[in-house]
Amino acid sequence: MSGSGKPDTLAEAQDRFIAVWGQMGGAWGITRTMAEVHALLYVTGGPLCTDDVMDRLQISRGNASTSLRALLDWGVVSRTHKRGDRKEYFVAEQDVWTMFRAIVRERIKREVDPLLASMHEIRELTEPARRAAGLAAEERALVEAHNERLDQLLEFLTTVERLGHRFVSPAGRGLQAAATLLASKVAG
Amino acid sequence: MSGSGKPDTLAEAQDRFIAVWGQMGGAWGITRTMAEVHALLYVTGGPLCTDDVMDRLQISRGNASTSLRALLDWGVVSRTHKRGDRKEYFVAEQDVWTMFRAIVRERIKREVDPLLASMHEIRELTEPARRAAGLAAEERALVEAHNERLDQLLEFLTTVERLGHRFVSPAGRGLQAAATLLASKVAG
DNA sequence: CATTCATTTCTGAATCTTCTGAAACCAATG
DNA sequence: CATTGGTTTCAGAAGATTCAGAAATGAATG
Repeated sequence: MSGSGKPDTLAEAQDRFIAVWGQMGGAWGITRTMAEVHALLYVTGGPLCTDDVMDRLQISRGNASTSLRALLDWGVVSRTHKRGDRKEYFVAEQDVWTMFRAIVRERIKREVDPLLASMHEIRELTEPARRAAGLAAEERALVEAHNERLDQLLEFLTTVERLGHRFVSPAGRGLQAAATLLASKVAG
Repeated sequence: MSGSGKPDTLAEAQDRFIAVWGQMGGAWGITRTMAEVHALLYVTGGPLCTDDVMDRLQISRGNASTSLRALLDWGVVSRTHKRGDRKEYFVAEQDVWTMFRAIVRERIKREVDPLLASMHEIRELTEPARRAAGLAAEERALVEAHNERLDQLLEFLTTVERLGHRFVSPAGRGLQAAATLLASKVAG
């Protein structure tokens, strides 16, 4: 053990947090490294520059730059500067709910919205067929069943999308409070 | 174009749905094929056997078997049999909310719970240090700040976990209704 | 209890993703 | 306007995933 021993405990806790958070990132569709960079920024709390990230995480400059940029795009990290220093520094959003809101906003934009668009397109494909004359009753029933399934899914996705927007909007804090209440032990 | 033209429209709509759903699966931590198999079962609605899946999706027997098995584990697909037929057939859960509940249940179990466990462990690492004597004020402050960050995250994750359980439980239908209402245009 | 039909497991090959290191780029500063 | 310090992009290498096909296993039937 080096030094007084205690400072190392903090570093170890940080490292383990980074590892765990990175692991989870993988299971959620973002790269492990990106999640690790985010974890590092969050858990240290302080503004870090590209070289800090490279050193601590043992990753290349290119990788660090790309990850940092992606985190900026997601809106969970922002740039800062220090007086008399040309380097850019990065800070992670420190409020968990704000961070989560940013993530939800992006995932809706990137995944739910395009999915909804495609689904509407696909749903339209069978709309003409539904009305077409000269179709065996059996075939017509098949198309109807298909349409109902897609409609059900569309309705669900629309609900998710609306709920997401509610949560993300300025009024989202109300929803957050509601969620906390709903999840609390006492309620219900 | 073969046949009357219209039946192909249905097949095409199915194929496109399968493609889109599979794509999305990739972004959510399950394999594309698994999502495609699920999409196929959902969109056709009918019981399909391993060979049906292989033929329609052009995948190997091993791959089909593995994917089907995984879907069973997730609880979004179930087995059936046909009289006088030794083959197993598979059907997808047809109710979207039930399906979604199954997914939420599994993801909590597989990702949130282990994450919470690790987080608690990590949080404990710095608890002794916090109380330890002979620590510079500055270092103590560092540890305190670290602990507060972790506590905030832990509280958030616990809320998510509780909310998830609520949603999944028998009483979850109430939450579903609440979600629908919250997401509706008129409310608020 | 042997045979047949169906399902699962396994392994190497192919594919896709992620990472590195270097070169190109950009912007302050003297 | 050259130089220095910093950031981004890119092509190829390394690594991880996913898949097909075969071999192994398991279960129903006569």
